Amino acid sequence: MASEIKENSTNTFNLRVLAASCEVNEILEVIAKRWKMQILFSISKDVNQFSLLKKAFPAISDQVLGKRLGELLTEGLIDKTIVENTCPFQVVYSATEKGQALLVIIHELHLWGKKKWDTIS
Amino acid sequence: MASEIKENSTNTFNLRVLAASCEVNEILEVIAKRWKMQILFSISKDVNQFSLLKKAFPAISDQVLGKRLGELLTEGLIDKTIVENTCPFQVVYSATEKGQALLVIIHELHLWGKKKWDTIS
DNA sequence: CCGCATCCCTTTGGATACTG
DNA sequence: CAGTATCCAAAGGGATGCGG
Repeated sequence: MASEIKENSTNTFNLRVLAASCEVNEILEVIAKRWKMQILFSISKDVNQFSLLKKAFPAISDQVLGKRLGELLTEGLIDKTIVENTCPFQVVYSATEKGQALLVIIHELHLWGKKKWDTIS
Repeated sequence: MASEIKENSTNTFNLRVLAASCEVNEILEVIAKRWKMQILFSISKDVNQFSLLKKAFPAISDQVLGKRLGELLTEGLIDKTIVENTCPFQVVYSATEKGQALLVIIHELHLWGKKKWDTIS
């Protein structure tokens, strides 16, 4: 098992070592993916459809947006709802309780950044 | 200016757009570098020398450790002190107030992870 | 309208070797 | 002991184009 990981990549191996020694890094790797928290935040503010998100972030590409939405879904940070009786069909996302709890901490991070980076230094 | 950025890399351009639109991402890019928060945390727990950190994280390479220490220094999250009267000379790091404030939030992140990932799912 | 597959480029981290 | 320089491999994101 260990040798199998090693064969794949030392990088991957280090990730496992790290994950085992400290769960924080797992969380950081989850939330730090680019655009991810912006997307989560936007969804919580009712920018909750693929096309709306595309308009909100013109610089993000489709497949990254799709990938992030998929990650957020599998991590249980957002829910996906398909609106019936629409053609072409419509998809609406919403932040879960878990996702909203995360946003609270993200907001604290933002405050930390504002406080420590702008005023003091 | 914008065209100059564009020429360099669309990726870089997007980073600028993102940075302008939301400071949170800047912070995430700062704290999410691999090993970084572990290093900061370890330093706050008096694992505060290059060699000690190497022992604490056998899987990390020298130059990444050095790079992270440099980043933490320039960001004002840690301080560097050279111990006099030692040969070979010795370097001791310590977490700044700013760094410790960050660790508080990182700890909340950890708690969020434990609470939301383990018990519910 | 909502995405995914493919290809390519940029970024990042690791290995080895070297300096003060 | 405390790093730095160079080179290289892996991962992540973007552009284009296609499918449901």
